Amino acid sequence: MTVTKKQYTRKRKATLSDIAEAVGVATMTVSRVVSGDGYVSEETRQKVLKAVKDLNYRRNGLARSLKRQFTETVGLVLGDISNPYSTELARAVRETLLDQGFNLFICISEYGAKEDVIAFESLANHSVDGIIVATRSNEGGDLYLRGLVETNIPVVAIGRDFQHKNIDLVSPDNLKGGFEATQHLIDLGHKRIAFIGANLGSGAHLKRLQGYLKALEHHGIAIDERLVTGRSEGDTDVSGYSTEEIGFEGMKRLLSLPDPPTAVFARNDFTAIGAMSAINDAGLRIPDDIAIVGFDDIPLAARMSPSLTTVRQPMRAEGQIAAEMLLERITGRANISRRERILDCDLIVRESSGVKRR
Amino acid sequence: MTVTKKQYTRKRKATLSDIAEAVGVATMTVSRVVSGDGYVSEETRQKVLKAVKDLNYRRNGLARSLKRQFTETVGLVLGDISNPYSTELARAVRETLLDQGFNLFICISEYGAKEDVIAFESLANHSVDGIIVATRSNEGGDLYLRGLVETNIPVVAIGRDFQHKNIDLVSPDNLKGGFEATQHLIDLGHKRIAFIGANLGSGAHLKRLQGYLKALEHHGIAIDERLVTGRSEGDTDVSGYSTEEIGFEGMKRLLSLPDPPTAVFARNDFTAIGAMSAINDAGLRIPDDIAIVGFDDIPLAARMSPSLTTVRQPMRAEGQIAAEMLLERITGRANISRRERILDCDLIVRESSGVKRR
DNA sequence: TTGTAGGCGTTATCAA
DNA sequence: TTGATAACGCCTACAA
Repeated sequence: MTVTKKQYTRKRKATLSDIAEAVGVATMTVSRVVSGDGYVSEETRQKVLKAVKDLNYRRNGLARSLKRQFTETVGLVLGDISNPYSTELARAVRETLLDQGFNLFICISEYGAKEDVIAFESLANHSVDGIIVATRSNEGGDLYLRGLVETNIPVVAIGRDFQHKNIDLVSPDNLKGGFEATQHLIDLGHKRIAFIGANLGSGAHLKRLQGYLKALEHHGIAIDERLVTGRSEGDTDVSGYSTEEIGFEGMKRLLSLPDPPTAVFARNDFTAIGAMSAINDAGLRIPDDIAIVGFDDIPLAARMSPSLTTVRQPMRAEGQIAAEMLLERITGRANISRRERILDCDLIVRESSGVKRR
Repeated sequence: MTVTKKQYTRKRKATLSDIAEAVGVATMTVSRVVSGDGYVSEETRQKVLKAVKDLNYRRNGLARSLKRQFTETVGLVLGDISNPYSTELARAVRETLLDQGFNLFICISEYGAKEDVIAFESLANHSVDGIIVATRSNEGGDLYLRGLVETNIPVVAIGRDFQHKNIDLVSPDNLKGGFEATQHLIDLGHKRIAFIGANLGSGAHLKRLQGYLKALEHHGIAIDERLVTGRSEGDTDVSGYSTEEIGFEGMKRLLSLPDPPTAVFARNDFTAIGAMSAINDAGLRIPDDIAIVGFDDIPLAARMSPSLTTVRQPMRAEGQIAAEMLLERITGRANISRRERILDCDLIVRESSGVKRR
């Protein structure tokens, strides 16, 4: 499994004292030149710089950080890296950090607790100054995270259902978004509206599903549990394009019902796109036979044909705000208490939901 | 711009000697327990473990790595993180590394040399054991990379047009892929075939464009430079969904020609999708009025309607092979000389290219 | 303007 | 089975 350790050694790299020796000064003098602060005569500075170049010296960040006690680096843990939602988030986070001179390391954690822990651990190992978590909540991960926070490393969660007095939360308003998506379909005259992406039992934490249920209830539509469908085998949250499959399979299941739905609200755009495929395959038309609404507004939603009605999530804002909150925690001295920012989503009405019925 | 440094200090974390003191043993003993190697009596081991838990001790990876001289971490520099191509690559790289006990840090470098250098630098600062580069070649980045390699840090490039005696290369066969895509359109009877995604002048390095040109030449079709179109303003390679815009704008430009093309080969699938949009907007049909072929075979290519004919790039294989090559360089003692792996691509014929004309 | 001393938190090495 | 010591490469603090 693991490779044999300490097997491999590289040619030794030049260090400060190598330079110092070469030039004939103290290591501190070299350090001053390299760091660019402190007084050094122009003459020695030039000599040092020459040696630095000649010996191809690079400062050892490990030693530097060990001494200085910070790295000016932030870690971002992403779950579903294949989802444009995640990547937009990452880009926004990075831009915000870069403006403040911080670097970003992204870790992928696709399949739950074990990988979350690996990611957190490797970031902590490298002493990042803070961590932004954008994976789904899970017991093992949460536990480890709590431990980490106790050591005073700043953490901000994005869309992760997780409570801790020192962890800020940034999240889209999934509940309201789910409500509005469903209400939109109800307004169009639909009565049999399905939800694809989670099961009634296991999806308790899924705010989008709750919004769906709330909207039905609010409009006096009975909940039909056959219309709420997740992944057939088990409930494990999986990521990547598999959500597209979930949409495809879920829709097939719905279509095989004695009385299939006339409308579908999908957990996210990929799920919606998968569902659209299944509808097409069945020879049905969207939105005429079945209306469909997604969630996220990934760039391709607008490009589908028919274009996809969806709930737009402010991905960039989420990333930016999370990064800002984290930076405040990192650079601020005070013990900030938990903050929560729930961001509004917008229903983007396009072709896939169709026009009013009747 | 930059935040005030050394401003922020955290509560001091427990160290090995804190534990040692608490338990009443030497730090080495604690180190042995924590690292899990070396002989420690079960009794002291338990006492130490208890103290570790009580004090919420976490090993300082910086100090550890400084001493051990390796981090078991690899860096991956990605350009266009919004492209499923990149994310599939990343997933494959990560899986391969994880199997060998290595962690992966991903850095984004979207806009060329300056960001490349920032990414390389921050990875080098953290002393990653090796770097995989999947951004487009550029002078500044290449230069920095060369310097890095001189310090004996292993580097593997993916699809990056870059020569160095100690940098391995993994790449899809863009030339052949471009050739076959174009030949496919020629075989279907097309004579006026456009290329979207680069200009004739600036795209010299673009193998896909070269493949296109070669195919035309091979079949005795004259090259019409108006049919080769990139981004209107300048040639800067940009990333993300902007390539979709390039496709959209490029197609519009082509459609406004006195004699527009009857077929289009797009630099990648996003570009193709953008072009399809423009064609739809113009009220033309695909493939009847204009046939189109993309490159990459991102998951959505199959889901478009019409589905997109494209050249499938073996993204996962590229990632896996690159990771394996890097691990060989990291764990191997010998000086491996440059290796190059060019992977075959497959033309996936779907609806967007249509059936034979005439 | 430059240098010296010491320590950041670990682990390799040798000794007990 | 455990401990003492030195060193990884750098920077802070102070001294010259």
